[in-house]
Amino acid sequence: MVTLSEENYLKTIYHLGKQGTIAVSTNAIADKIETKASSVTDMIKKLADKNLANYIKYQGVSLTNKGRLAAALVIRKHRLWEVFLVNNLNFSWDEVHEVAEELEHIKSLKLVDELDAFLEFPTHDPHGDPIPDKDGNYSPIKSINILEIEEGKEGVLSFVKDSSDVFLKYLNKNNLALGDSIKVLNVEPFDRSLSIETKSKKLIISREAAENLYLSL
Amino acid sequence: MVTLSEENYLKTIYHLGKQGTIAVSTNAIADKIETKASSVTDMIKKLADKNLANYIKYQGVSLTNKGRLAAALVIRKHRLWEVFLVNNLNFSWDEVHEVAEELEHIKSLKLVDELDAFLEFPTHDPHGDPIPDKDGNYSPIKSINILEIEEGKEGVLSFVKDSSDVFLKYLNKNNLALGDSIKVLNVEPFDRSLSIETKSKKLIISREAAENLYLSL
DNA sequence: ATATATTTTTAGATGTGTCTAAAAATATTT
DNA sequence: AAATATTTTTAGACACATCTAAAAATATAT
Repeated sequence: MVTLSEENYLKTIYHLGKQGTIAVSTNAIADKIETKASSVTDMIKKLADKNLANYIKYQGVSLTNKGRLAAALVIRKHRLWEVFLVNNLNFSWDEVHEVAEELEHIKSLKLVDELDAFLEFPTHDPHGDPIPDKDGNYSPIKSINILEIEEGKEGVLSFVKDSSDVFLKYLNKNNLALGDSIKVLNVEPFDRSLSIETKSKKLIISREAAENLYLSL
Repeated sequence: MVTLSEENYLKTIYHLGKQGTIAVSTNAIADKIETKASSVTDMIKKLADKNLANYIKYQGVSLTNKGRLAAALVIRKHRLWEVFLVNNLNFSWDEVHEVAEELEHIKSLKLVDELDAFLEFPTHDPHGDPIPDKDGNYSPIKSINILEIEEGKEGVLSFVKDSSDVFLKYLNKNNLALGDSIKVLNVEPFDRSLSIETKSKKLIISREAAENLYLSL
């Protein structure tokens, strides 16, 4: 059994380990979790005992396959709950983190998978971060809001924040679909409306619409 | 701050205290929580220190107003989550308890109230137990499935398990609505179909329909 | 009402996760 | 390469929630 605290360490090591293949340092974990280095050492030993982490004294930690899968599951749950909170419970994207930090520790596997289905298998959370599947795999691409993309650059539409009927119909009407390549031509400073170009045509979209469109570069 | 363990004790004392006004005994709590009497004594003292319970040595415990409200909130969360699991995530009524035991401890008040709204303010959980409101109040009546009611008795329709469109339309078509007085005339042993009588007329409903109808007596 | 049984509390111990302070190992500077 | 600084680990302590075993209080039986 993996405890709540262990799950938080796994998640943190997973995130810190993403950039670079080097083992994660004790202090880096302590900073992220806001605890003391000595506490980290204690916990790392427990994770190693449970075959969730590889640990060599004074050399830092990395996750085993088992640890990586456990971490990915926590992240999967966190991001799925974030989608639920924003899409169904009127939370704004900046309110969800704290609540998701609690919800991510609920154990039931059936719950995760049914939630995934209920949300219609989202690929990204409301911050544009990708959601791991059951096996811990996901497209390593963080999608970013189209308003934050430089003029002249293009990306692939990979996620829409608002999945309401009206918005999906709007996309349809304008011939925009997930997977489409979109080039950002110009942002109008006055109202932040956006002119964009797809394979088939150019069009102008409002700031409201743009806020819901996420591209991966 | 109320800890997870404290919340479980509050909930248990609340439930045990419902029947009768006498204080709840240490052993009764120990049995329910499946722990030892000595552990209960320890915890009761903590609850009393936090003004959540009234405690006199060797005389048992009762909840303060503060404790009662805290307990009702936990029960409110538990039952709302049960409704969500059954109505939206394809859980059956006998699978939900364990998961709800975890979900009931998630702290965010916004979460509870938004969930309540999302579920359209249900009054009863999938087992027919009433759901407390924000202030801890609820109709003290447990509603029971119409199939479990004795022939000849009547009750008031207070809860429908299936709130899908088709079922609600079915109710409409048959002139059945929440609040209606319904008398159970007869259960057909062959297919467990039910003949019932309302103010306006008699009708026969199938077992499938009956399974979704809960009356309070 | 005294003896016996039951319930409840106290005292002291254990495991988890954290902490401080000091020691050990590693990294950096000169 | 020796001295200094930084990082990491160890040792010992603490809070929380639990436990066992024994003592104290209450309840029941004769």
